[in-house]
Formats: sequence, C-alpha cells, structure tokens
Amino acid sequence: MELTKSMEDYLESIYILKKQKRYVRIKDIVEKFNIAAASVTEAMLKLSKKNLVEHEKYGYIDLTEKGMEEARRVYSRHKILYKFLKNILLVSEGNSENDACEMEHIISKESYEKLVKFCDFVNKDTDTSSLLDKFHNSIDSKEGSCNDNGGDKMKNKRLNELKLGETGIILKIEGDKKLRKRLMDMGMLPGTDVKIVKVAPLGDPIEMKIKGFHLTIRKEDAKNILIED
Amino acid sequence: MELTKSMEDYLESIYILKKQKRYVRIKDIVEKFNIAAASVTEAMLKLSKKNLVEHEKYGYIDLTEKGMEEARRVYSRHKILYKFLKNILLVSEGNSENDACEMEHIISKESYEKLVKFCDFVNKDTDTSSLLDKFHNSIDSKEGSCNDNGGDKMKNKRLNELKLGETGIILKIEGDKKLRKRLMDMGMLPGTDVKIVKVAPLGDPIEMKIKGFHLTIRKEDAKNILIED
DNA sequence: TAAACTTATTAGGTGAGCCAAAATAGGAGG
DNA sequence: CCTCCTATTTTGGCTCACCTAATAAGTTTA
Ligand SMILES: [Mn+2]
Ligand SMILES: [Mn+2]
Ligand SMILES: [Mn+2]
Ligand SMILES: [Mn+2]
Repeated sequence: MELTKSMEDYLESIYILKKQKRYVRIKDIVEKFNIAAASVTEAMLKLSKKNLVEHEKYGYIDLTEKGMEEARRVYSRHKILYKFLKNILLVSEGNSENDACEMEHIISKESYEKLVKFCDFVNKDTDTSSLLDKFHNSIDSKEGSCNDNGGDKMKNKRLNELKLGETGIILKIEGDKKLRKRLMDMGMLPGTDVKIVKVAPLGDPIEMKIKGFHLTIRKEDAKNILIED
Repeated sequence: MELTKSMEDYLESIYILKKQKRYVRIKDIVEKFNIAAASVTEAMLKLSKKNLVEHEKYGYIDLTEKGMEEARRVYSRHKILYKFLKNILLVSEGNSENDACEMEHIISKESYEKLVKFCDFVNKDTDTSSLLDKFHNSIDSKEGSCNDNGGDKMKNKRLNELKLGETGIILKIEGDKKLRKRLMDMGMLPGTDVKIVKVAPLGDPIEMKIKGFHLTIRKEDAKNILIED
C-alpha cells in the first residue's frame, strides 16, 4: 500500500488516542504533534480517500479496519524498538521514544522480526540476565568504540588487507615499541589517510601513498596497522 | 547545522566513493542512487553553498573539511547499525545495509553511543559469544513474539492493570484449565478488544465492554488476562 | 577539426507535507 | 434566536527532493 512516514504517524496516533479518549478529534492530533490544524484536516482527508480513516466534517475521527491494521503494524514496531533501546541498551526514556517512533517507519520486516526474537531471548533465557547486568554495569565505566581489535566478528581491516587502489585511515599501530616508533617516524600516525598504489606479486612489499609521498613497507609490518574502513 | 537525510546520504556516498575512485563525479553518484543527473547537480550546488563540498562546473567533487566530518559522523552510524543487524541479529546483508542507511539519519547520539558499547561488549566478553551462539541457534526454531509473559523487564500489562476508560487487546489467558475455559466462554478470546467501563473502589470487580456487551469479572481473575498494550 | 557521443547544467514542473490567514460551522449562554 | 468563542475547513504559499526535456560542455573518433 505504501504509506508515508507521516501517514503512519497519524494512524498510530489515532490508535493510541482512542485508547484513552474514546473520541478522537482534529484538536487531539494537533496537540499531540504540535502542528497546524490545517495540516491535520488535510491529512485526514487524504487518509479518508485511502480508506484508512473515517471522518465527517467537523466530526470525530475513526480508524477503518484497514487503518487499524496499519496502525497496529506501526505500533508493534514502535513498541519493540522502544523496549530494545530502553531496557536493553538503557537509552533514556525520551530518546528511546523518539528513536523508536522514527525507526518504526523504516525498519524492514526481517529486522523487526529478528529484533522481536532477540528481545524474547534476552527475556526468557536466565543466563542472559546476569550477562545483561554485566553489560549494564559496564556501560558507565567503559570507553566503547567498537573500533579497536575486538573479537572475531566485526574486526577492523589491517593495512595488508587493503586492495590496490583502496584508501583507508590509520586507526592504530600495533606491534612492539621499536616497530611502532619506526612506522610512526615514517608518517604513519593515527588519522592519516593512506592509499595503496602498488602491490608486489605475493602481496609483499606494499607501496602506498601517504601525506602526498610514496612509502613502501613489508607485508609483515603492514599487518600491525589497523585501518578504519 | 541540520542536514536533511538526502544531504547526509550525498555526503556519505562521496566519502565512500572517494575511497575507491579518488575522483568522484556527478555520474558516480547518479549511478549509486539511480537518480536523475539533474537532481545530483542541484544537490551538489546546495551542498557547495553550505560549504560541505567543493565542485566546479563539469569538474570533480570533493568534500571540504566540514563535509568530511559530517560524512564520517553519518558513516560511523551506518557501520555500527549494519554490524549490529548483520552480525548480532543475523539480518540478511541487503536488509542490514538498507536499514542501517535509513536509521543512520535518525538515531540519537545517545542510542548510537549505547549501541557502540553494546557491540563492543558482545565482542570482548567471552561468555557472550556462547550465549550469542545460543541465540543464533534459537533464531530459526523459535516462535518469538516478545509479547508473552517473559522476565521482569518488558512484561505485558494484565487486565487488572488497565485504568478506567482504557482499552486493550486480549493477548493470552493464563490460569488453570477450568478458569481459562470459563473466561473464554464469556467471550474473552485472544485478539478481542476490551475497554474498562467501571472499576469498583478497590479495583474489584472490574466491568468491561467486550464485543459490544458489558462483562464484570473479579480482579483475581483479571490478573490472568494478558493485554497487548 | 568536425561530427558523434558522453556528461553535466538549466529550465520548468510535480507531489508531499507543512504553514498563516481568512472563512465557516457548532455549541453555550444570554 | 442572537452573540461569542472555539474548532474546523478553505485558500494560497512555501520548501524539499525529486523528475523530464532542452541545451551546453567536454571527449572521442574518423
Ligand atoms: Mn513514528
Ligand atoms: Mn511511533
Ligand atoms: Mn542513509
Ligand atoms: Mn549509509
């Protein structure tokens, strides 16, 4: 059917308002969104034409069967996103609410379903709660970048993994002090842009352009240079 | 500065294209977004005026310092969202990519930062990997609704918790067989809408409207009825 | 070097989603 | 039933982000 974000929000708000007010009118939506009444009237007209709401002039607003269905689809996404942000990531009330109400319109069916499963799992599995606690404790203390050399999945590229012509930004130099100093003396400082300009047959040595000049290093050394991809 | 979604996408795409192509031109962006060339020209003009890109007529496109900064801000959100969807939720490549590139524009700073920490935690903590595996295994087999009575956090409301005038949808009836049968014979089936129309002093009994008629039940029984809020 | 092709720009439009101001309808009280 | 006041609708306008068609610049190619 292809509803726009704003149409979805109107439907959702009517759905929520009806839970509390029995009768929903233009004014209620105006107040909820802090929007001009003219805009709401216009929107209701459009939704009526699409058979999603019933609204007679100067009267009450109601969702049709179809409108109710759409509203519920949107609201279920809102809820799960809110719960994930608020209860798992511990995002503040306000940001959880806002982010959820934006993301609800764009999240794919698959992501939505997987997120439902994830929350479900976290809720049911007893082992998880302690781990979640651990995470929640760590949240305040930890630095958190997801950009250093963590586990298996989600690891950053290393310089030797860049292909010919590719560019990257140096993130971190590893290895022993001596090597680190040598590399850094050559100009390889975190934040610097590099571009691979030549690679020998077996990937060794590697020639790159950095700060305007060319530099050649051994593959073994390149492995110590983390690249922000 | 307030960049629109489309401006952010243009900046991000220029940033990404420059990693592979050194020179970015209108045509590259046209191909990337499958959009009319006129639209891209127009967008570059607007971005130039905002001092985010440099672009002389018929020439190459470059990010300014400011543009680079914005592009990186957007792209870092893209990456973390992608990683979360793809590697933690196991969402397909395509949906992870699309969802990430939509959400990157709307996620709050706080949610972004918490998500980074979360991914970081999952990556670093060894206990988590096994648990994550467990989740990944469960993903195919489980039903998953996040809407039944799970743990402490994220629990659903029960009928007795609805306030006067509020409405809800029956999700599930709990309690022993006999009670369940009795309630369901009265019309309380999952999916049914209920609305609280009267509540006695101490919340007992509760009168509700359901399928057009009124029904009164004891608070003790109402506790067994889960409501989708 | 002029025609042919590719790429980019200009000009003129469209629809979504908002707004302010003016016009109207409905309801409450005299 | 007339008068106010509030809620709603109508009207006309605006910005954003697209589009098509016409034109112009740049690049090959014969
Ligand atoms: Mn929303
Ligand atoms: Mn919402
Ligand atoms: Mn994007
Ligand atoms: Mn993106």
